[in-house]
Amino acid sequence: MSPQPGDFTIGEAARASGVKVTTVRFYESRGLLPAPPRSEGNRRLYAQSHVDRLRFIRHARELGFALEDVATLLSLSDEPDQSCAAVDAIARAQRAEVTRRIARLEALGVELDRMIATCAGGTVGECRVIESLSDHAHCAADHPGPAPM
Amino acid sequence: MSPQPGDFTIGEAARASGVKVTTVRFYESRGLLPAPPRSEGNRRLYAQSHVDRLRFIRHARELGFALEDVATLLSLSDEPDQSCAAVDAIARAQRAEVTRRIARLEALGVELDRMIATCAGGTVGECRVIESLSDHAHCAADHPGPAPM
DNA sequence: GCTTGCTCCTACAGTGACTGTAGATGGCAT
DNA sequence: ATGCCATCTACAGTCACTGTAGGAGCAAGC
Repeated sequence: MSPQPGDFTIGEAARASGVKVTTVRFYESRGLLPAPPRSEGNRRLYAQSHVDRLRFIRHARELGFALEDVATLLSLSDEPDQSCAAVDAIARAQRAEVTRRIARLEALGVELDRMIATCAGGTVGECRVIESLSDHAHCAADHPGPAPM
Repeated sequence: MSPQPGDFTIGEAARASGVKVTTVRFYESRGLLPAPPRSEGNRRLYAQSHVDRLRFIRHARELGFALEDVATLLSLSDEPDQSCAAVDAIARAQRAEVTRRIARLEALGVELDRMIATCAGGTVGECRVIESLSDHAHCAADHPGPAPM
């Protein structure tokens, strides 16, 4: 297959979509982007549809969707006659996750502010920041720790 | 070294600190927790000071500090005569990071809400969620993507 | 034709902070 | 002695990439 007008090299597709070259290849390896035809010199030759798909992926990732969710959204968008209930459910789950993370971060912010406010600028020995990290009572570890994003 | 009253097995230290057994070993491998003496049967024998240190690490992690920051905070807390300016700086940087993440997540929340609100419940073909993921104009990719936590 | 310099290729290792697994011991209760 | 859980080591897997090594393609300048 020889290059046609309208084909993109991987670099061009990357620029046009805002996804890095290495990440484009990574998405192909993950099955999110179909393997495109190649030039005689073995270069990937992308069509506009690939660029559109990359843009879709990039935007979904910016919204914090996991690659697995992105894959589901892509396969749903490939079947336009299905009900969009599944799409809606994924979006709502993501919204709920964002809400949870904001609440968590705001609680952290409050605690950090308290720690910082009580620091009088002396030595580490009398530092409230260190102290409040040390002293904290053991409350059941129901936070499984930092979540992505 | 034979077990003494006040020594903890790794499982006990884990329960007492709220850190998982595997994670305790992981922290040792990362140099955050000193390697404890062993029993005749090669089991780790922790003292109260180890448990305190684990609690410190857990609390700092819950506040979103990276392990590298935790290591720094620990080494600072081991030298109580130093100025606590470095401690304060780490805490303030963490506070700033939390603020940035909240702002980012709130922007995502707004966009997700817009997407969800316009979904009329029809087919994927007419779904606004998919559409808004597809349509989005290419604005400079200045968000390097999801950050930890 | 030759060189320079960029883009592109594959394949694999590294990131952070763990989690999970396999297979071998330790040690206590029944 | 038998079962069973806790513990041991060592290593692979997670997520979403990023970085590196070692080549090859390709256009432009000389």
